[in-house]
Amino acid sequence: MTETRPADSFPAPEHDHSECIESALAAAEETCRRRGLRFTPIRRRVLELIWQNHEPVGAYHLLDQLSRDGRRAMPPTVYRALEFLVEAGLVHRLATLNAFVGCAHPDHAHQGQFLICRDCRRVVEMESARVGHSLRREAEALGFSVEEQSIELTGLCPDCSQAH
Amino acid sequence: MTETRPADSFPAPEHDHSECIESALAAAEETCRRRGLRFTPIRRRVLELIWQNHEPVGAYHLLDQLSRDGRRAMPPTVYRALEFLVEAGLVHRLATLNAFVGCAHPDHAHQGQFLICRDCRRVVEMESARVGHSLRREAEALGFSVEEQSIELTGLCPDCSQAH
DNA sequence: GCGGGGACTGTTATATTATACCACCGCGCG
DNA sequence: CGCGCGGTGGTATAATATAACAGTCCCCGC
Repeated sequence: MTETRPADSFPAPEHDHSECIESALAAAEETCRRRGLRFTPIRRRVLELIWQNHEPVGAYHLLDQLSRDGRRAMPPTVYRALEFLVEAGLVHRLATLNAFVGCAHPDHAHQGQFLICRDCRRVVEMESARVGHSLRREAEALGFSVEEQSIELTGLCPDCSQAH
Repeated sequence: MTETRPADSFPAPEHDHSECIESALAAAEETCRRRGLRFTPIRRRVLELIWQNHEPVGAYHLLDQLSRDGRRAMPPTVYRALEFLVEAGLVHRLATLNAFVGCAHPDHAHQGQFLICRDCRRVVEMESARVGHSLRREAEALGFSVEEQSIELTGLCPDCSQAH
């Protein structure tokens, strides 16, 4: 059994978030360049909006913000950008929230496990090899071949847990 | 580490499904009686419709079928019944499909792991203690306290896998 | 240059899923 | 009786997502 990768933990409340945004954009730029994908202004802007914080964002919220840019954006515009970003592994969709969150490890293919705080709504992405392997092994024992996985845990993050 | 419970596997294509329906209804009756919950005609009928097969059903599909009963059902009627059934542990909601499936083990509280065939759409509920524990342990290592979990694997069931 | 094709975006319309809110009813109980 | 509460009926609307088609831009081959 491989070891769990060093997982991110919940970011300190007052960390320098502009750095998160910048590094996410830079990583996206790099990923797209390497893979010959087009990181157009809309896609870039949507990714930037998603990274405004560590909370998941709904498509229509993004739409509002795009409109505030002056752009008269319609739903398909946002959904197309989101589809691209998800395909490219730059963003994850959280099925339990119908919302999107920036990917913490865009450098390699993966489908992580998400910890969602029901209080402050922040999300952290774990990537436990142990969990992934157990699941796959048990599914295969039933003859099932796994293609996609969606694992989302809801609860309280350390900070909110402490604040009761 | 506790052992995985004996998991259900995918039902044979031609099993006697009326038996599934009947046993699900009987178990529901019993569960509600024991816990002082009201298993009203609408709730019973919705559960029966959900058990028509082993595929997840959308709320509006249930609504159509209720209407065909002669009942002029409106969305809140169905959603209220579904809310009750989910709370009572008789039905699970699949977040990745926005759909509902009968619970295979209504006798005890649990949140399982779902295997969803993307071809025939059948669903099987695993209940792996190993996976549950690993997840919880790794989340807690990050200071996160888990309250709900949603684990859904999409892929091919044995039958569809064989049929390529 | 210029024409064809593909990827991206704009726009309209609509589908799908879910909830807010208020009225009514039946029933147990003080 | 009158009250409250859980369940249901019904209207309206919110929130999420996609279909379908037209226009634009740019690369690329000729």
